Amino acid sequence: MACKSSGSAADPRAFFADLVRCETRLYNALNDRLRERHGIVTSQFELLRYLREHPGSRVADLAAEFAIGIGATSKGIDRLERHGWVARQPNPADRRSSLLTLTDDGARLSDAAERTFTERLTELLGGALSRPQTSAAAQVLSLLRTALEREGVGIPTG
Amino acid sequence: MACKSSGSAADPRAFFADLVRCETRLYNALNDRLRERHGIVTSQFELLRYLREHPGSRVADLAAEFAIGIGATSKGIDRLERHGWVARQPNPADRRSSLLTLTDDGARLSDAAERTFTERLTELLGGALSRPQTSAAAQVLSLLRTALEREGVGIPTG
DNA sequence: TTGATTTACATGCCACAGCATATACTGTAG
DNA sequence: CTACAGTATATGCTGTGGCATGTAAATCAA
Repeated sequence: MACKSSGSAADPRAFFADLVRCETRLYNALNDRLRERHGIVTSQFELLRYLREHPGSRVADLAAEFAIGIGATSKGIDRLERHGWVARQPNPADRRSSLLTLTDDGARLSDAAERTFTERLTELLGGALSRPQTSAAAQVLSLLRTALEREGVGIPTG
Repeated sequence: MACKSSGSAADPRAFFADLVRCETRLYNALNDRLRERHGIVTSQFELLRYLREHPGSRVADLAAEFAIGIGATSKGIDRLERHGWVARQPNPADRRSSLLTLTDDGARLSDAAERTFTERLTELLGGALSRPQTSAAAQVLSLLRTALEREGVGIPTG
């Protein structure tokens, strides 16, 4: 019965369960705060932030980044466009696609939401984890993410 | 510029981004395999597994465990019931609620899916992380999960 | 160039979650 | 026993994602 002192026997199932549960609760809590203050949810914030940091991206770039379907991404951008936060510019190099950029309103929203997001997330994590703990987990997750992306794991069809 | 050697400056935003991206890709990949072999997706598998380990649970117990809404849970159980995998037994102590149990078919499915799930997950993690890495991350996530649950963070309304 | 294939995206249909509400039941005060 | 607040779940409406399909544009073969 060695290896049990830490209470974690590296059971992949426990790792996965905790991963999903943390993600769900953090996502829900961030949704609540962002909805209340800015009328958007976390998935929308993540799209806006990505476009802020990568102006001129295409729909497929967003889909690849977030490992969601192309269709879902297209519809998500539709909604942001309808709100006047994102604009589809014609792509001079390829008329099948559009280049996506934030409008001024979108940029302002993204900045404001970023502050809310970071503040709330810091509060949620800070209340539970020390900096070195967060750092340790972040390192491993970053590694795992890179590996999953490199191997093309878990990419939706549409 | 101390503290940067590891490439992780404990930025909560990076931690969150990696957490969500790992969860999405793992979930998608497990969905694919479970759907292909058993005709269910991961969320359904998690419900079945919980009921296997906690027979006689109520809808609210599942909702609390997975931090999803009561309504969503009720409808999820409806679907599993329609497939003949779960049965709602009248609760003798409280006629507002039902006690949920797996049918024999449901128990068989849960067992088979558990093998598929563990096998695929082990493969996905094993290809990317060493055991001590997985263990380290699991410990931190377990801690975080416990804290979030204790504080009632991220519980949907309905 | 023309026709076939592939790519990039949009759209339609279905499944599912959130939220609000309805319904049925329980417990309690009187 | 009755009225009423509270609880447990079910249900309806809406928003969103997955997947399949449609469509236009680019690319390739000859």
